[in-house]
Formats: sequence, C-alpha cells, structure tokens
Amino acid sequence: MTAESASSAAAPAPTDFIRDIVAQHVAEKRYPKIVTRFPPEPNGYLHIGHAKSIFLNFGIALEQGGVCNLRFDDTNPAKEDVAYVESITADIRWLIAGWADHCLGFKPKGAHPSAQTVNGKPDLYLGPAPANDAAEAFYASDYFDALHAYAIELIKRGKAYVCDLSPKETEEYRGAPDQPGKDSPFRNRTISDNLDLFTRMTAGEFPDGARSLRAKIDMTSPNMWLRDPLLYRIRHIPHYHAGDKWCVYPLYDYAHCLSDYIEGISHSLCSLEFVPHRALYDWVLEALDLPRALPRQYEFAKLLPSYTLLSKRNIIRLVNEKVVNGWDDPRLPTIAGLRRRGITASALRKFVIGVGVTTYNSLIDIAVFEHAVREELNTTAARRLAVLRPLKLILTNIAPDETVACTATNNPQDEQPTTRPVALTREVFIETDDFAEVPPPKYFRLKPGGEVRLKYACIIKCDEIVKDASGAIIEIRCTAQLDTRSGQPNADKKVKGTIHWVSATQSVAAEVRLYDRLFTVPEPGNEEDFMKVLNPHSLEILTARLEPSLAGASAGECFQFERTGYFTVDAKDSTAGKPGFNRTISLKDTWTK
RNA sequence: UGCUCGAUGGUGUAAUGGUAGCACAAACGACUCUGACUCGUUUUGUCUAGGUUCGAGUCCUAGUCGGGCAGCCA
Repeated sequence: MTAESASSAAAPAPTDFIRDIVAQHVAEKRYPKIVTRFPPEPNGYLHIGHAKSIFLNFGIALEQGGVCNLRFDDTNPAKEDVAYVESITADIRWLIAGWADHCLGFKPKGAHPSAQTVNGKPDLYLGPAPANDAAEAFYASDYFDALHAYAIELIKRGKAYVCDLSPKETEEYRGAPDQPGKDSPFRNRTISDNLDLFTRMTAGEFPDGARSLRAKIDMTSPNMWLRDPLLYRIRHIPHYHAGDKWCVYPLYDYAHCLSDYIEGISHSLCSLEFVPHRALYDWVLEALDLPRALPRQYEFAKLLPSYTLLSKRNIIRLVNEKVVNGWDDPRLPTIAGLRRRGITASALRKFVIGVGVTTYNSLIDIAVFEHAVREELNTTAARRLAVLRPLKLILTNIAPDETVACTATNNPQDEQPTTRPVALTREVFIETDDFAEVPPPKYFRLKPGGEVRLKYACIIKCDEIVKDASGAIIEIRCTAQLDTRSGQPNADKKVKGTIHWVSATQSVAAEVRLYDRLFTVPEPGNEEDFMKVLNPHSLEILTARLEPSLAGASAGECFQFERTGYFTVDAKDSTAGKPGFNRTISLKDTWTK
C-alpha cells in the first residue's frame, strides 16, 4: 500500500448533501450503477474551480464503486479545439492519479451509441469502458446522430417546432423575467411541415440563424428557460471532432441531458447557475418517454478562492496582455499552472474536500489552500540548504583549503530520518536578511558581536563587517566555534538563532523564481479593473546559491529550502544539469519585521 | 417591480427538533540546530421580528440582505 492510499484510507469519507442523495439512491437501488460525469467544453484550460467538480464526481464514483465519465461537451463548433481535449485529459489524469484512476470512465475508441430495446422500447446507449489504450473520452459530438433522431421524435410528438424568427426577434418574443413572452408565429406548424423543414435545415438549405428548432413548452413561464428554448441552431462550420457532416448543432440544454441519459449517468452534478435549467433538463428527458432510469441534475456552489481570478475570460486577458507567461504560468489558478508551481494533486484534493459542498456562494480564504499545501509538503519534501540572496561570510579560523565535514538531516518529519554530508568551508554565503548591522528588537539572527548557529554546522561569532567605498556591506568576518558541532564537546551550547548557509566554493548558482499572489485584494473580480490591483511582486527572479546536490535535481522534484519555503524543479524553465526552481509556497512566517 | 435559490465566529463548514463543534485565520505561551513543524491557551457566531414546541440554528409566517435568471455560449 502506498503512502497515498494509506492516508486516503485513513481520512474520513466526506459527507455533503449530494453524497446523502446518492447514498439514498444506492439504498433504494434506483440505478444499476452510480455513474457521474465531468463534462468540460474543450475551449480552455482547467482551473482549480474545475478541480472541485472533478474531486466531487470522481469521489462519489470511488465511494460508490461507480465510474465518472470524462465527456467533452462539444456542441459549439465555433469555440472548440483538440488542443484543449489534450490538455484537459492530461490535467484530469494528473488530478486523479494514484487515487481514482480506476474510476475514470472512457469508451471504446470510436464507439457511438448503439440501439437496444429496453422494456419493449427502443433505446440508445453507450456505456463506459476501462480507461486503457483502446479507449478514449466520451464526446457529446459522438451523439449528434442520436440527438438528431431524438429531435425528430420530439417533432413527431408535437413537442418541438421549426421557428423562422431571427435571433433578434426570438429575443423580443421571449419577454423578460418579469414579463411573459409571446408565442412565435411559427409555433403551430404541422408535424409534417416541421419534419420537412428540420430535414432541410439539416441538409444545409438555410443560412446560419435563418431558422431554429425549438421546444414547444410555455412562452409565459416565469422560468425563462422554459419559454420555447432553442434545441438546434444552424452553423455552417465543420466540427473539430465530428468533421463536416453537420450544419445544425444542438444547444447545451438539449444535448446535455440526453448525453447523460445515453451514457447511463445517474447523477449529473453542475454549478448553481444551472438551477433554472433543471426544469428544462427534466422536460426534455420526460418528453421522450425513455425506458431507462433518468439521470437527475443536482447543483452545488462553485469554488472561489480569494486573491485570484477564475473565469476563463479573465484568465485569457491575463495571458493575452502578458501579465503572465501563458496558461500554465505558476501564478495562475489553472491546473497546469498549479502543477508547475509544485502543488500536488493530493494537496489540492485535501483542500477541496475540506471546503465542502454546499449551495452557498462563498469566498474561500486562499490561506486555507496554502495551509493544505504546506501541510503536505512538510511531510514529503526533502530539506536542502539554499541561500536566495547571498551575503559572503568569512570564517577566519578555517584555512582556505580546509573542508569541515558536517551532516544534515534530509527530513526531520520522517520516522527514520536519513542524512547527507554538507561541507563547511572558510567562505560561505548566508542570507542577506540574516545579518543586521542595526538589529531590530528581538532579532535572533547575526549582528555585530553576536553569535548564531550555522544549521548542521557550528556556532559562529561576528567579529567584523567589511564595507565597500559606498558603505554597502560586502562581507562579514566571523570566528567558527568548531567544538559546537554535533558530536563535539560543546555541541549543546544554545544560541537564540540558527541560520542556513552554503559553502561559497562548494555550491552552485541557480535561477530561483519566487512566486506570490497575483493580486493585492481578496476579490479582484469585484474591481472595476482587476489590472489595477495586480501584485507587482508576484514574480521575483533571483540567482541563488544551492547545495551542490541540487544541481542534479529533476523536474517535478519538491524540496524545502530550509527556513525559506518549498520549491520545485520547473519542467519548462530548466535545462539538463541546470535546474530552475519555482517557489511553491513560502514557509509560514510569524516573524514579520 | 416577476420567478428562484440562499443566509451559523474574520473565512469556510458541521449539528437532519435535544450540550452550537471542526478547520483556516488572529492573539498569547511552550518547545525548537528551520522565528518552520508540533503542543497548549484565548478571542469571535446561528440576519431580524413574530409563531409552533417542554425544547428551534433546524419547523411555520413576514421582513431584511445577498446570489442567479431575458446567448442561436456552456
């Protein structure tokens, strides 16, 4: 058993109102199997908000012995692209790896819904298959034939009609939330006229927007989505997945519920803005008199962390205006960005599960997320010595060619901590912040005449400050108390401060990028212009000095640089033998000057 | 001036008519060869007004405040 599965087994199973409903349905055997789905539109990258939905949907599948289908909700050919199906698939696999891999519902490659008879009624079905090399994600666009057939059925039942109103006229006829709409003049066409017109729409006889297929429900309904919503629109554009077969494309409300039904979805979970759509979701399924148990839609609140922006439109603006370097910039809340930042999928999952699932639109303090990240990295990240802003320090009683062997602990959190050798030499670097010529009150670090411990080495005493002509400090000269090293007679000598260091001669230089929150206010989305509240210090690039072993670190490895923070080797900004480090998160700092 | 959903410490979330709890944050303290971690202590809460009940965060009524709804987007 891996540490991962051991810890998830130990964690209490989350409960929330949706899981309660699912559990009840399981108890009453309403569905043959619990099948959820994650239905992204392939028109952008996944972000932390999607992670909430992913962990909920896969979590329920995992807990109930079910599956969660990955389905691309690709009914709008104008917006979608294969590049996004690839990034989304990779992000999801990364998010569920080692946790719910076996719950990922794929379908046999190229499979389409197949006709079957259930309870004497015709039916269309396409169930999940194990996610292997011979399988692929589901695509709503694979159901275009099925959806078209269902549309014809709706027409035959007198529940749908072809409308010739222009988009503008359709809007006018729809009325307003506090004002009823009025019937389209085309609402009462005969079934045969509707059938003929829909066939001709499908054949490409009419230009974009000239006609539409509409559900015949109620133009006076207080629910705007029941005022004869559009089912199909004409779009003379090829589809990235379905090719150029179609010039009519179904709309979300019509395609989604039927896609769920076709896949045998039991619980269709979405965010709160779809509450008014639920009546339409149910209407379509009920209008078709389908033979299998119907899926039901349940809504929950989106995840909204503070100090960031989640909407696609806003993220696009940050990318386009070069505030960040692409969709996977580590400052972005995209899954790709978080991964580069060094956030782990399990930390993300613990955070999301901790937040819970409710119907209240809340703002979650980003500190909760940061805590989840630190909590995990504290137990998993190997400690290393790294000086971010080097200040030279000379140990005057160590000879230039002398090396004092010291031993450092790799991770004190381990039950059986391992160690590694570190070399103390005459010239070392310490952190610029760890020396103060005029120390503030309660300053525990190095000061003139003061003593401090070099971690894993010995206590040193500051004898002299060397400045250049301009008065800037260029080096500190100290005496090393070598008998205070571990195992030496005075090893137990106490000093208030312990600082990190690296040998000046036995260390390597490397680029380190310090990432921080992108915005200075908790809710940048509420600003008149979020560009005005950008954090100017969201990225600082430094040349740091690292322990030599760090030169061989490979992409994705996570370390704690002692006393500064958690860092990971960036897959993008590193070259062979020359790793670049991203700061995932700083260590908590209760000493604020 | 329509319909609909919601409201528990600073933030998030439990309590399904019976002791308002947990996490984060904050403050203080202990420990410390990481001002980290860990541990301890503390501060702060049921939107308002009525009603039902032996008993209400929970049920009912009204109000207040907030979200959502008029894409041929999803």
